[in-house]
Amino acid sequence: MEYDFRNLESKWRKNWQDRGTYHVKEDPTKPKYYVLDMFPYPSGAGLHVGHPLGYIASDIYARYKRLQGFNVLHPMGYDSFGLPAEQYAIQTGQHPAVTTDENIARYRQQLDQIGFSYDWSREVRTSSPDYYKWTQWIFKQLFDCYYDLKTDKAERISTLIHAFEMDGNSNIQAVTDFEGQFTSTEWHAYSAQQKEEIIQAYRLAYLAESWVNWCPALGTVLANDEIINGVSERGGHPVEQKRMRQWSMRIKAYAERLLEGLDRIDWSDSIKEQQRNWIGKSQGASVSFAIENSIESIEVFTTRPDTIFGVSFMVLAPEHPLVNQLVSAECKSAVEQYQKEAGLKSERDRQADVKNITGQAIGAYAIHPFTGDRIPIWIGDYVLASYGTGAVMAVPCGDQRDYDFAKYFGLPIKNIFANVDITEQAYTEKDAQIAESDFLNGLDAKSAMIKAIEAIEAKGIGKGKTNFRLRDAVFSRQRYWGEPFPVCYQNEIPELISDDLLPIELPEVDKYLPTEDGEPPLARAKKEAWNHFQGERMEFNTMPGWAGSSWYFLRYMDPSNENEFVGKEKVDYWKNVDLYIGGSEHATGHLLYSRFWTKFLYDQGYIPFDEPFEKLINQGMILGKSAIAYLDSEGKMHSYDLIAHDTSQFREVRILIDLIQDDESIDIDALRKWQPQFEKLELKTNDQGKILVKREVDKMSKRWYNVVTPDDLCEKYGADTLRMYEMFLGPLEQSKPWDTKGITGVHGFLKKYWRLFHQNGQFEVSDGAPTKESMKSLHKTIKRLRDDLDRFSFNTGVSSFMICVNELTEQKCNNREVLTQLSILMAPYAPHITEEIWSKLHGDNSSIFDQSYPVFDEQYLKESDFEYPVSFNGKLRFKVSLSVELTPKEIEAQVLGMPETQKYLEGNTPKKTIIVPGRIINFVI
RNA sequence: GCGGAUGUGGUGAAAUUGGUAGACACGCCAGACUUAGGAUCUGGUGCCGAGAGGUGUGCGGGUUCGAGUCCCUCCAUCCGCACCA
Repeated sequence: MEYDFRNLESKWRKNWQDRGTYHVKEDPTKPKYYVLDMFPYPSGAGLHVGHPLGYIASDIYARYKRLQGFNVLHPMGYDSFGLPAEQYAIQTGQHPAVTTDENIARYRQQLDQIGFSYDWSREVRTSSPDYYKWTQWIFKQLFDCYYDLKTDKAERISTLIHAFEMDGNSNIQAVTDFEGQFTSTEWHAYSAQQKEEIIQAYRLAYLAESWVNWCPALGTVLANDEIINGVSERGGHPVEQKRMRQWSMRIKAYAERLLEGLDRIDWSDSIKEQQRNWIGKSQGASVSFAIENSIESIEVFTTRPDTIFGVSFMVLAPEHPLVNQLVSAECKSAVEQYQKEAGLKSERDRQADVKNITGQAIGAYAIHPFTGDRIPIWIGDYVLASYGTGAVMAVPCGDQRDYDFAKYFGLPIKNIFANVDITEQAYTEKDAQIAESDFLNGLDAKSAMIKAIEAIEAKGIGKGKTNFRLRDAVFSRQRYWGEPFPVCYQNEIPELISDDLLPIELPEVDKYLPTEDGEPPLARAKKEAWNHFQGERMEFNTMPGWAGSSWYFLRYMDPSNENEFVGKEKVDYWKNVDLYIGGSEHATGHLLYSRFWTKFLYDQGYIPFDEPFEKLINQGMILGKSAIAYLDSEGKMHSYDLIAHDTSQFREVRILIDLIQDDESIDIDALRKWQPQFEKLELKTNDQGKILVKREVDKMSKRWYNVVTPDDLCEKYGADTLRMYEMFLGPLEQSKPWDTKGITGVHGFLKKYWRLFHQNGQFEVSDGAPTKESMKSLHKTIKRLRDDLDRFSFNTGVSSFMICVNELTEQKCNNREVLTQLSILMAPYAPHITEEIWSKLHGDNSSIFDQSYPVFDEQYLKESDFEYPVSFNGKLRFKVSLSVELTPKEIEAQVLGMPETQKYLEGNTPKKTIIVPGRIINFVI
């Protein structure tokens, strides 16, 4: 009986489905464990071998936890709103929902063949109205809340309005963009529009005119995390700054808590650091500088208030609102010229142009608050309008950029550090004594900072302040395939649509393009195409991709609840995700937004935890190995080894990697059939008559022809082999190129494992007592595997199995007891083959997944006997894989008694004995 | 520039608190069986050396009886952020 993985795997997959093996229910008698994968966007290209990597790891862990007696929630779904389906719709007219359904069907089929233990009855799709109903509902809650700094959490807008009605805004401490003051009387006198305008400045989901990243090619705005190096993440199109009225999320309100929460969760340092950088907290002070001959003042933010006596000029961003007011007549044209040039530069050019120092004096002067000195005011594009106050107090001796600026324009550089040389560059360390600074003289940076802030506050010109780099996230997109907002407009005031009318479904449109007037595609929908049309008009924007993915992990707990986004008893039972696996590319997007929403829902009492993902593992990317062939100007293909030293005269073409043999040469016949352009291809072959190619590691992608799909591998080797091989490749978190060659090793291992149970083609196991040797192999494996899984080292786990099976094969062990235990150990890794073997061992009525995970017995791990002297070199060193129960004294006595030892000691008495229990013993003579 | 990570055979990689470096697997070499094999099995395989032996975890130092592991300097590669005041 051969290892017939094809029949066996499909048989068990069907069995699991029929029996509902992976359905889970809340069960208060068992501890819960929640294992989650980042759900995929179902793209048209289907899965390649990289996608399931994390899914396999999480599946193994979920099964392991289940065997350990946990009630494991392990669901899967689809992040099914997104650009590609919409782009396809624009080209073909096919409704994105149709494309999406087709893609999901394909994904499901591909996922199913790998044998995951997902509870598919809990599937969610962000594009399904049953689901986005609750995305809309959460949006409504955000719209209806503000962040109160006294209670340090989100509170209802009604509370705020009540306070306004009683006392105006004088007693309010909240996160807001509103800067004025009003009394209760004034509040009552405001028009509805004016009131709403003020409230918008407090709402957590708000509408505001702001600078946004506009991507003309995609026809939509983008959030900061959707832009990489100044171009759009999707498609790589240029992005420009544009002032638009858009929905935003006041994520800034949660900056401090998002930072603090990182200390409580088990994520990699690199992701935590990325989030910390993104939030970008810096502490310092804001200081107002009075302006000569003007009632205006300039507020700056500085992290170095201790260097305030080193200020020798100020720099404003070219867009700073005061520039045009303050500019002197003689500087006006130069300033305008400079502003124009700065405005022309895209964000990207400005970043690329870091080395060029540019700037322009505006002919106005500020007054130093302590010395009364006149400080020239400049504009320069190294100061960003969007950070801090858009203005800096320049301290050239303590900041390199200020220093370079001062040198370039010949501005004064005042040294306020004792015994520090600043003739070449600024001194940016904080360990020098402050000098030339009046009341700060002689202090170190830290105490100077405190004293400076005290002085600034005493003078009433500023205060200690914390600044964040994190900016509010733009929440609207001018696209069709996203969640519609549950918002309509009446007199241009946004109004929420009531809960009982949700979901607001996506209306049908004739085209998926913006209208001729530049309105988003939803503006094309006729009034009757909306399932609920309210007010004068509906909101035409849709929500961004991250809306649905910010809370999906909650919906799995209660996926078909029609009355709540998640039932209270369900979320109280399952709580947050214990293990979350997914790529690190979401570090500052999804992973930050879901933390934000979770904290908000926690504040409002809907869920009992404020961090969504307890432990996070970022699986590495699986890369493809492209095959590159070289064509000369006549279109003749040359073998790579003939031209390797100079490829400049050749054109590179990427060849489908399925046509590559032995990792390096092209199957010529197959190549001719592959594409018409190669049908009559002329060749310059090497000595062996081959055409070699260059291999290069790229992202796995259809356009590089380097995709390896799980389908072919499952067909050829089976799902269990694929699962174990993907784990065997190396540490989960590392990126690595895919190489199919090694898969035969894992496949051979499974065959070997199968053979343990079969003699002469018949299933045959022995029932006697196992040998001590076999028990030792088994228990060593149990121990190793527990350790491997507890530290998420899936690759060493596979090796442990290989070692065990090699040993048992050598021992000719086919003992039922040993093999039963081994099978349970292997079940999470290779569920199909182990289930088949289980049914042979114990009948069809019991499932291997209902067993409990083996526990190792210390007695089998003990070794005995001293082995041999290792070296002699002034000291004598022994390996003594020794009994655990011996005391160090006993070990010493035994070793000293050995004739070998005496020979080396030559009658000396050791001066010192060093014993490493269970390992090595050294004598120093 | 700042921050994070990683450097171990021909390759992917092990080495759990410092304790026989290279487990396990691929590849390669030799052999067995076979009409054949991209099947199976056996043995070998870090490097130098015929051998004994020497040497070896990016470089150079240090701590230690003992360092891939800990500390310092440097180098290389990858990732993230980047004029953030």
